Amino acid sequence: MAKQRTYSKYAQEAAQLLGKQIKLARKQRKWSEQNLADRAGISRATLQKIERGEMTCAIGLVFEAAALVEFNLFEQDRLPLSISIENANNKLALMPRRIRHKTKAVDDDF
Amino acid sequence: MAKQRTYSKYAQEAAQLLGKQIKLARKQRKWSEQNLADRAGISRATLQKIERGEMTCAIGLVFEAAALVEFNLFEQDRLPLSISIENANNKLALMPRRIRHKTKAVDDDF
DNA sequence: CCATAATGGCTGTTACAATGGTCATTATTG
DNA sequence: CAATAATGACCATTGTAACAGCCATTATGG
Repeated sequence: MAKQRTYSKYAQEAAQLLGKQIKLARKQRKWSEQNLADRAGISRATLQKIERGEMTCAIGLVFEAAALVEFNLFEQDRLPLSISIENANNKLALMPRRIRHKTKAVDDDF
Repeated sequence: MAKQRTYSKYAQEAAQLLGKQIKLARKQRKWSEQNLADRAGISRATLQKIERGEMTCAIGLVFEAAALVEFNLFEQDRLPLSISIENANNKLALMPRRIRHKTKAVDDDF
């Protein structure tokens, strides 16, 4: 039987939305499921799960499908992703290397 | 030995970037890896893979971690995701239900 | 209208992701 | 500075994702 994991509404909706966007973009390109699956090097069954927004799909397969239909992940920053990665690296470098707990088990600091 | 799958540069960078963003947001909240892993209900090893941007992680686990640190996936549209899902549904409803191939094996129509 | 291709769903098999555990290293804080 | 917790990395085990393959249904192009 399934492991029965729970997800937040937000995470579920995000996966659903991404799947629908991929499906939409695929249809706009007039590609069949099999066609996109072949291009992505995955089975049609897996693509169907991706487009259905199932939480269990590997992120690499989902992002690959998205890339093939040229759906823009991270559209907000118009920069190439490599630049954004650099920025994230720089910010990370400025942060303490380790997070030390403040005695309390869970501290919601906001 | 590994299945040796190849990914597009874009898909890889997207996963990397998302992982780094999660790591960054986690540190900003001063949560340790174990802390966030516990909240997400996953093992620390898996969280490390997520933050490293490994392509094999389940998208549900990645999005869950992102949701917990309140990283905005799909930030571009400021609407609630449910609205965006509705929009995608509406667009999909306007499209032909099936894509019929145009005799050619691969047609790049643009 | 009809032939055919696209979609949706199911099943058993197999490769591997997620886990829990361990260990060495090293940053942090008191 | 010393004590300790966080990180990074590995390993064996186990649950399950991805696959191939199949079938039923149905939309679509001719």
